[in-house]
Amino acid sequence: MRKIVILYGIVLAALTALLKFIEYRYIVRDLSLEFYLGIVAVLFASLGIWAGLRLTRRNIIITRSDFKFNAEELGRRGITRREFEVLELMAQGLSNREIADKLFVSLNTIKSHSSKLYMKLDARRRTQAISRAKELQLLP
Amino acid sequence: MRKIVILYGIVLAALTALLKFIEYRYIVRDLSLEFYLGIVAVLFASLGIWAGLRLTRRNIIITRSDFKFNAEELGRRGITRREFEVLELMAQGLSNREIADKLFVSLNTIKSHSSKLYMKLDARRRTQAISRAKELQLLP
DNA sequence: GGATAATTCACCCTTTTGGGTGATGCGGAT
DNA sequence: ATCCGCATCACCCAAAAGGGTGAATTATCC
Repeated sequence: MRKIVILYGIVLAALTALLKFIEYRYIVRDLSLEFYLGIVAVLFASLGIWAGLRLTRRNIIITRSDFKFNAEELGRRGITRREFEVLELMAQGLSNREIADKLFVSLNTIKSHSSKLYMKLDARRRTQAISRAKELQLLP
Repeated sequence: MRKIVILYGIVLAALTALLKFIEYRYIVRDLSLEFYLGIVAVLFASLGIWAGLRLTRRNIIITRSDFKFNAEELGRRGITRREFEVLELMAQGLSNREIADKLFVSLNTIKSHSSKLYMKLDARRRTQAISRAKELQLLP
């Protein structure tokens, strides 16, 4: 986040310098205020969108009428984003191999995630982890 | 998305007008270029971040009424009483060994049941069988 | 009573999962 | 500047699950 702010500052400074340069170099003093504002607006809006996308990292919430996602439980158990992703795919009936292919990582990575998941969910098997997750309102 | 673009345009216009107004109303002509740029930058960066957040927040609402056991599907697929019993225990996260002990039969028997279950549910894994059974309203 | 379906079990072999340990690189936080 | 958490991956080994075939005992239905 700090990096993003710094980046903003640098871009702002660079842009200002660039505009000043153009202004004095070519003696084009009739560049309107709207022109500057437009450029800056577009630039920073783009940057903002980019930053927004970066900050959120896909929060796809699947809601069902009778299902209320329990985010606190997730935090309490220290289940990470990636682990939860794996959990969701496991619940859909995918094998570790399939999950690995879907997430573009190795089989070992998925095994690592699932092992940690079992510990955090007090489960010894994937089916147990899934039913546990449902009990805890982590999955519909 | 189109709405957002239009909103941007409106905000940009409003902002420009506001600045012009300030400029002429209070005759504060020494407002520097940097000042304008800074305001616009901050505003549009915020807007961009907000838009970014908007765009990513996808709420997939799957409305599903409460569980209504689908007995016909059971019959259609030719799933027997015992097989269904095994299916229920599998969904609860029990291992084949545990199911066998619970039903006082051998491990091989459970494996036999589960194999037939997978065929009847078009599944290749127990997790897949469980999620399939839920889809077919055979399990809550 | 005989056909049919369900339940039970065995054996063999392959694939998948799970457990443990350790290592690396990245990014955030103090 | 450094430490910690997260994500990544490897290797080994053991347990569990799955696939195929075959077969013996019950139920159950006409």
